[in-house]
Amino acid sequence: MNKKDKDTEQLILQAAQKVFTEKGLAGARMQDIADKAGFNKALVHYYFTSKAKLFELIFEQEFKAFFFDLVGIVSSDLPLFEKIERIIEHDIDKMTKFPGLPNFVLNEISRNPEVILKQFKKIPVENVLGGFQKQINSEIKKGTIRKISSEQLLINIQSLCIFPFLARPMIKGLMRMDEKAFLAMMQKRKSTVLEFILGAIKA
Amino acid sequence: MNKKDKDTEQLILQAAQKVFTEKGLAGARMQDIADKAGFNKALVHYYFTSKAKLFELIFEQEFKAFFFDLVGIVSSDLPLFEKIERIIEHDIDKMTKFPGLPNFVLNEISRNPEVILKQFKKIPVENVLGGFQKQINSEIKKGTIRKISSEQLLINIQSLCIFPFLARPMIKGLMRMDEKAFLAMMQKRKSTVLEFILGAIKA
DNA sequence: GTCTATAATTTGATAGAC
DNA sequence: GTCTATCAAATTATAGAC
Repeated sequence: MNKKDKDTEQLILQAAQKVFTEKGLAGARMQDIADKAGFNKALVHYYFTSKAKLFELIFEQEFKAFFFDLVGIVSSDLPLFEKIERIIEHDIDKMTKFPGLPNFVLNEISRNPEVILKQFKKIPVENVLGGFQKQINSEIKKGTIRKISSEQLLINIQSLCIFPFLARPMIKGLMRMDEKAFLAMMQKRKSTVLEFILGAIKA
Repeated sequence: MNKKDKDTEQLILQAAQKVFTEKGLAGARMQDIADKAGFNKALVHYYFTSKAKLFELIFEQEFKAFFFDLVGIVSSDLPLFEKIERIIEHDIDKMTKFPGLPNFVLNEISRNPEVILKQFKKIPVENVLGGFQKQINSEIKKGTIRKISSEQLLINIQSLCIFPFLARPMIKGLMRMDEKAFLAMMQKRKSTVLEFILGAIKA
């Protein structure tokens, strides 16, 4: 594979990423992907055979982007409060950088469960959750925080960080914000959410 | 319009509600709607003219279902903590009853903003938020809760209640839950979330 | 490797019989 | 009001030239 190939393949992948995350599997058009990449439909098929195959590649990539760093942070040996802060920062920064990411991943999982379940098996959930639970239990024992499960705490952190991005057009519409104001609010929310969570869990 | 008409129309609307909320606008098929209603495509067009028109009806209905009761609760004169409890109950009960609701509404708004913005104008946001903010300010003044804006508090409540339903297949996949376990967790989450929020805002 | 042209399929929509 | 049959448009996919 020479340099030209690599460029073309990458250009198509980038275009596909954009179109799929904006429109979803059902709404995406191979023509749009070809146009955005600067080539034609035939070439997209030449490189990736079918829409379904191309979608799978993109989905896997986005799914990893959604989880990879997060698992690293949760599994790290940072102190609990600092870890929570890092998760919040990670989430909000990632969603700011890839606006369509959470909607795409969650929505496509909901609507195409069959294509996707195999992705879950790549994540060592038991280890990650188990380790995090140990850390939490130790803090509970020390009396620094109230009783809570690692699952519920993680769900709460993710909820508070990710939901506003999923509801972005609604929040903007209801609260009369433009894009700039929304992003400013989300930056400020890093500390708002951290305080909120620490207030909720501290004993 | 006689009884037969009414039945047919209703059956088609019910089928459309199911198909659109499961598949979204782009993924929905008129054929599926006709099949599920027990009639044929031609009849669906006879009653509702086009896919776009039928979608608009369903979307408006779902959008109202999403907001109508919520606005009532937020605008009520319940004491703050009780109001928060009622919002949580309302959200979780509604999402339990209509599983596809939040994903459908938020996702279609993200992907078809042009069709939908007019819905927002039906909600008297300023009044609702303004009244709620007054109630919050009065509690802050009394020293019962910490400083927080009505917007952020509402976003937090909605995040904690709705996000788990949006991430349902992911949560079930990662945490090895079946549907029954998931719903049991969400019921239990009513009190978990209430405690979490009260812990976070109480002074 | 990239293009044009076209086949094959899917799907929204309509005509016309009953 | 409901159906069958069919059209027209959109869209995925392939054949074949360069």
